[in-house]
Amino acid sequence: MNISLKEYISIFIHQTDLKITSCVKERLARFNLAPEQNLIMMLLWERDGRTQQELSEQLEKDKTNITRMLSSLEQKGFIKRIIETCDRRSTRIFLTEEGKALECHVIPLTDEFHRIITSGVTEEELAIVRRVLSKMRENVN
Amino acid sequence: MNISLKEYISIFIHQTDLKITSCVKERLARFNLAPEQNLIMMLLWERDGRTQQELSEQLEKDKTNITRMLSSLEQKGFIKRIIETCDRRSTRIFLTEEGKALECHVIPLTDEFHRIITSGVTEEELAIVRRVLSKMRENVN
DNA sequence: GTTTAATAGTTGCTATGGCAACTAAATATA
DNA sequence: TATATTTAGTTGCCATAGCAACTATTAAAC
Repeated sequence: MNISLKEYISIFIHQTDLKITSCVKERLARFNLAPEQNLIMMLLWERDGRTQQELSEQLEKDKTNITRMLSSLEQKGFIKRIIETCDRRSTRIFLTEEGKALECHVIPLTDEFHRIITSGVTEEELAIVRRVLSKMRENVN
Repeated sequence: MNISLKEYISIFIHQTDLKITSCVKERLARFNLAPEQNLIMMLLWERDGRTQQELSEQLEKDKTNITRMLSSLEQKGFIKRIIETCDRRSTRIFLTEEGKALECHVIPLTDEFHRIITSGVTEEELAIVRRVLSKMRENVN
């Protein structure tokens, strides 16, 4: 083989992502929140009443994923779907009391997690990583 | 919100991974190969007759995923499962002629893809990215 | 030698991710 | 106004990803 699997940076990035996600999942488990569900919650804690369309754009995810994650969050009792009266195609997503109550527990945890994974990494290195990953995203477009 | 979603490096890495994977998927589609299935094929092109256990370790994936990906590759006619005679618990994976024939088409494509995503990125920057991502993987363990 | 452990692989479940096709509703166009 | 198009959301399908629980087989312990 000309290039070993480990040398493909794409594979390296993918495996890193899996390891990080796995750790986040573990830490969020006690709140009954999955990692990507948590991203929706973070947007809603900032401001709820967003439409699914907005969530889809802000998280750069397919709207089908948003639908399914919201169904799960709704079933868990963290959010409510309210159909928009002036445009009955859209639904606005609101936090329940239970959903609101999670914020003060989860945010410190995600902030702490960010500190943990970046520990031993300088600001300069982090900036380079961001710049290189951005460049790669441009390259594949 | 104290930290914006985009500032979490974990989210940035995840979204980059998704974009890269999506592009790889698109390019491999004409060979009827999914991205992760292709990783198995790459190992088998290097040397076939590996057990599922070996594939699982080399790709750092859960053995259940290997089982399912191999079932798909078998159904497509790219690989064969042969039960090991001296240890009937293991199966050894061999390429079919059709599976072997893919190599000379796919390898140039993956190498080209590697060049594309790393274009405009210096060797030094790439080394830093690898080092930082390695550090992050250590940090979450 | 029989019981117990470990090992290899499979299946079920949940969570993600995206494409295609669909419904319902609103808007644009004729 | 009636038709066509666009938009918001849902469902179906397939591909990943990993945990738990299971079967079959082998190895270890007694």
